[in-house]
Amino acid sequence: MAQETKEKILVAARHVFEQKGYDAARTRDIALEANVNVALINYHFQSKEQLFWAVVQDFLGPINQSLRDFFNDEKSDFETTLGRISNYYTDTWLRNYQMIIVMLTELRKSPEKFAEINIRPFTPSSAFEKKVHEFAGSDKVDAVQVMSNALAMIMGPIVIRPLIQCIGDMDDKQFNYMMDIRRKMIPEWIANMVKYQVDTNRNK
Amino acid sequence: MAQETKEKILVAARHVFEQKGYDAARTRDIALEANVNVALINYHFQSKEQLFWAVVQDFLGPINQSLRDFFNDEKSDFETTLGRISNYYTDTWLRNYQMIIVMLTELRKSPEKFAEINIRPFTPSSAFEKKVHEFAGSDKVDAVQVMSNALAMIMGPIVIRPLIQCIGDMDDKQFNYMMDIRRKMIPEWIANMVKYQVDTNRNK
DNA sequence: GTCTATAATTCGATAGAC
DNA sequence: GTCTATCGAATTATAGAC
Repeated sequence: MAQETKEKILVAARHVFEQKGYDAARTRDIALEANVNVALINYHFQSKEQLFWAVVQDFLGPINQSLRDFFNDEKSDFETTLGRISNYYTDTWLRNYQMIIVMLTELRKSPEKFAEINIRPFTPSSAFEKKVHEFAGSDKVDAVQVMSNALAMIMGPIVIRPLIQCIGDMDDKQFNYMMDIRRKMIPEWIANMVKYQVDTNRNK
Repeated sequence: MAQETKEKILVAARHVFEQKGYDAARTRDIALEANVNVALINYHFQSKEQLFWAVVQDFLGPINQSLRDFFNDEKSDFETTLGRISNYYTDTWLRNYQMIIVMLTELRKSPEKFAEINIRPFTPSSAFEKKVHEFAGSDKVDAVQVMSNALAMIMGPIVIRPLIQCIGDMDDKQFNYMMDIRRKMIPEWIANMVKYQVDTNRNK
């Protein structure tokens, strides 16, 4: 049952890391929740650290793939693509917002890990970049900047969720309602920025 | 030298917490950096946990006060206020982005701490709320929603900075340039949302 | 592959002298 | 207030039997 054990550890590890963060997470808790012996964690993953990055990679894999799909989609027009991105990422990050903050914390401490987990979804000269230039009527608008902006607008409130909910005195229902508004508005906001050719070229 | 010692511990603690996060931070490292004896940390702050929240409170104090000032400012018009908020918070959070992520991590784990550190800057029926309603020509636009949106747009890219820089392949200079663009654009984006009366009332 | 037992280390906190 | 010395607990990782 080797494969099954490895999978059980991964699932439990993710849960414990989400709740406690990397440093406060205990391998014993992970083993307990996975219903396996503690020693099996080191047997299958060598160390707590490698287990953590395995969890991150497991988590980012599908997200990374979807991002590539959006970029390489030749058929849809610019606004449709924006709508899909907004919908997909609002849902995904909202559902996994515990994981985001833990991941960002560790990436901040070990930026070199990015290379290892292979998250570099934006490929220059992609279909997305062509759409941006076409929609703007100019190739001076930086597609990377547009993408960064979209991600920031989608993820921003999710990541600072505790602050937002405190300042705005929102319960979860109200927060979700706000995110629903944003999900619909963000494509319009982005499209407007591009249309009015806000010069966002970052190579200045 | 009691007061001086306490201050030295606070400064060192903030630095170590920023670098390591709460759980990985070691009281011994803090004492070493503050150049005081380890036992003095417990003497002055009782515990590592209380020391941490003292650091957070120290950090949020001036920010919280500024937020109140913006809200209670009767003189400036809506767009001027938006501009000031954008400038102030972009600078502040950019300069302290290490602290944000650490703070958000712990607040996520202990949301009840919000009450203790007294961060509840938004007071209903403030001058800011009146300005929003006046500018929108309606009191259906939710001022809290507007404020949340502004904060999310400002803080979003800062908090997910490692992701943005990786995806966009930006160095620090390019990232700062992007933030400078945003600092100028965010007031316009917010004003447009309010002007077109995007119905963002959260009590639905 | 899975287990027990334990090594080796390190942590936060405190007792008690000064 | 500040120090030394140390306690007690808890951690990751591994050696070795099965």
